[in-house]
Amino acid sequence: MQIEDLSGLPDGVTEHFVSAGIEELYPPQAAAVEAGVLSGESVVASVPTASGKTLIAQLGMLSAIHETDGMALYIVPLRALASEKAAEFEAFEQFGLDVAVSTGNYEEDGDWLGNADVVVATSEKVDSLIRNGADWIDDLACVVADEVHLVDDRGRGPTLEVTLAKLRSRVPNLQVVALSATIGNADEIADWLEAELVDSDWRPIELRTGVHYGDALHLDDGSTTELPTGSQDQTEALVADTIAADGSALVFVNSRRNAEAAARRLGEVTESALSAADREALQEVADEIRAVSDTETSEDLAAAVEQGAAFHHAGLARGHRTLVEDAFRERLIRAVSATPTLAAGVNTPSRRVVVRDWRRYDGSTGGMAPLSTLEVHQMFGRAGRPGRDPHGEAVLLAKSHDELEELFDRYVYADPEPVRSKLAAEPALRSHVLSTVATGFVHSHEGLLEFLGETLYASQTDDPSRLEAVTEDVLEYLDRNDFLVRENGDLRATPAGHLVSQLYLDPMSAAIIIDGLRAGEGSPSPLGLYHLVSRTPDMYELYLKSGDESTYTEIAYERERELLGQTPSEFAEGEFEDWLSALKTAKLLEDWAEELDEDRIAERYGVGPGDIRGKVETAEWLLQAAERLAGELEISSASAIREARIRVEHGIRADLLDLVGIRHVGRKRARRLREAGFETREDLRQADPGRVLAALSGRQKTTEKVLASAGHPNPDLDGVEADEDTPSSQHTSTREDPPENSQGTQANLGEFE
DNA sequence: CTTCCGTCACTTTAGACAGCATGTC
DNA sequence: CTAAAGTGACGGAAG
Repeated sequence: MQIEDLSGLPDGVTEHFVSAGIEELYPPQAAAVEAGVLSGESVVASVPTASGKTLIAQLGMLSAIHETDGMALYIVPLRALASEKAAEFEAFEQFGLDVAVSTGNYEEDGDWLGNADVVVATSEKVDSLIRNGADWIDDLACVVADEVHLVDDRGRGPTLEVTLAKLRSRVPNLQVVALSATIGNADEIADWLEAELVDSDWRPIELRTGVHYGDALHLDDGSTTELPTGSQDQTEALVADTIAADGSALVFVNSRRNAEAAARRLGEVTESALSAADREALQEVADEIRAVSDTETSEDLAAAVEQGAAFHHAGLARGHRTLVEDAFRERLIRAVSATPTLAAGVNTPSRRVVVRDWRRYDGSTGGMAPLSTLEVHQMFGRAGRPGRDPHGEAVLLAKSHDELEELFDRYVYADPEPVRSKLAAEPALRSHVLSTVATGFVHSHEGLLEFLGETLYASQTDDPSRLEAVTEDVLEYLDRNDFLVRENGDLRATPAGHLVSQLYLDPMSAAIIIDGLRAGEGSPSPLGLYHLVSRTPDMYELYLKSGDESTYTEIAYERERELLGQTPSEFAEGEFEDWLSALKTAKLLEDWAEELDEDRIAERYGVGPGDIRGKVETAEWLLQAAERLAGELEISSASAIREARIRVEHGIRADLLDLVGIRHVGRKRARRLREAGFETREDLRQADPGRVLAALSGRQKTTEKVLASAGHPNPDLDGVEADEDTPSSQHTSTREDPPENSQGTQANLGEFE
């Protein structure tokens, strides 16, 4: 099918695709057109990665906008993918269509979403927008759900599922385009969404899969290629072989530590293939990596990159990840060892994919559990970039003949497991039942069950009583915590319930926060508040290492008065352990708010820079929510919460609170200004510009901006010289260990390891 | 005396969404 | 109920 033959698209679109080199539709795309994507028909496309799914979505969105003058919504599973997709849709702007991105940490500049034609957002953000009454939802003509197989995910799947159900029930005749990896039961998804199914395993570039064992590579087509390991291990041999053929390699491993260790060894393999120009470019990337953070992780990564290799995992800061992804896509970095972050994230095709570890530690089963077939296939899907590689190759590693056979059976020849809804899990339902009632989507028990009947879960189960029973438990929980009132089958959210729904909190988190705030009413300490939000299910737990238990038990007793609520008994195994784990997180946050260096924190808690940023971000969000809850429930801790929040947000001690409120002043500049004797915004307003200039190490532009933001009557620096008596920056910078705490709470931080 | 290598016991274990209001060095 | 790679301490052999 030729792209020029398509109709129902805005003027110029087909020409645009043709000039972008797309003339003929790929078979799955043609099948989607035949199924009716261009005429408003809902479609589920279950096709391999990189086989043109995005175009199917684009055709659906563009034709829907053209025909109905409505809007399109593209739901992505990760924030990082939101910007990637938006960039792909940027070309639509020449057809007069506005594309906007909306995620938790990023909002398109000023233009309110309702004015856009295409909105790209995460499923949580869409859910949140619905909860907060975004009325443009009613103007939707088409919604795209990318990676819809993620409804199977225990944590986040139900959000996607409920969001799709709500959108469909709210907007009549909404066209749904659901994109999925190849899965066993795409037909069930299609039935649920009342959509046509396009199921295909066609790929634009051939994918060969297989297993390496001994000195040979066995492929799925039955062929066997000699690939001796010699003095190298299997991974190194496979990577060296790819690099010799001018390709790139992506190695999936099962832990961060393994990823880092593997990168160190891969560096020895990649280094020999580098040209002088490569070296120079890599050196630049390495410098940028070092500039992102000065932790050990950052240094190790930079060192690997200098040799043409890298590792990739969630302990990396965002900047690290982007740098690695970009350089790998450009094939400047030739080999990357990664945890599954890279399998699900942004597009990073590689000629060869090596799945080194196919088992992963799983606490719930008490040992190593095999990866799911779907997961391994997602990794496989990263192999081969059309136009660059002759074909993609995905390889598992076997250490014995038995393992060779098992891997073929389990992953090479096997179909992925069917996708199953996880909606009946109580934590997911807690949140969604409350929001469904709070937004007025349903008003009664009966209406709620009817709505839940519209979900994938309902369409997959033979036993509706299970969902009803869990719903009952959840309603009881919400009622008991005063988020919701039940009266003769009618359901109504309380003001607190409305707020919890709007703040996007797990109701259990809200309940914990409310209890804690009530127990510590007045002026709770920052540590107390950090501990409180860290106890919440919305905060990911830090792992307790050997020795941590005694360390934090001691701290728990030393600072018991600060912790909000009753410390659980030491004999209540799990509960006490959770308490300690939350305390560990709280201490990390406190250290950050005491201006401890990032690398000291990383070392002390055994985490990477990405983990620190993540914890801080979550704490910031939860404290903001806590402040709103305190206001709603008239608990008098709002100002203490606010202070604790601003301190983690900026990573500052209490004496910088005022300074950091000035635009262009963050943790570092505030500290410099403070060292130079400025304590408040008012001090700066009346300051001698020369002294401010000296404090900011002579940076003219910065100083002018800072003075202007502070409201200085004459921020112009013409003819002003830096004052020589004012301490300059080298005296300041962040400290190794903080001096005594200004609030008098004890802080002998250097003493535990 | 230092360096290198092998052994062995011990330790540790993936990921990442949301609010709100604008901007670090 | 289940594993396995990496790490670091230790000791013996080589330099």
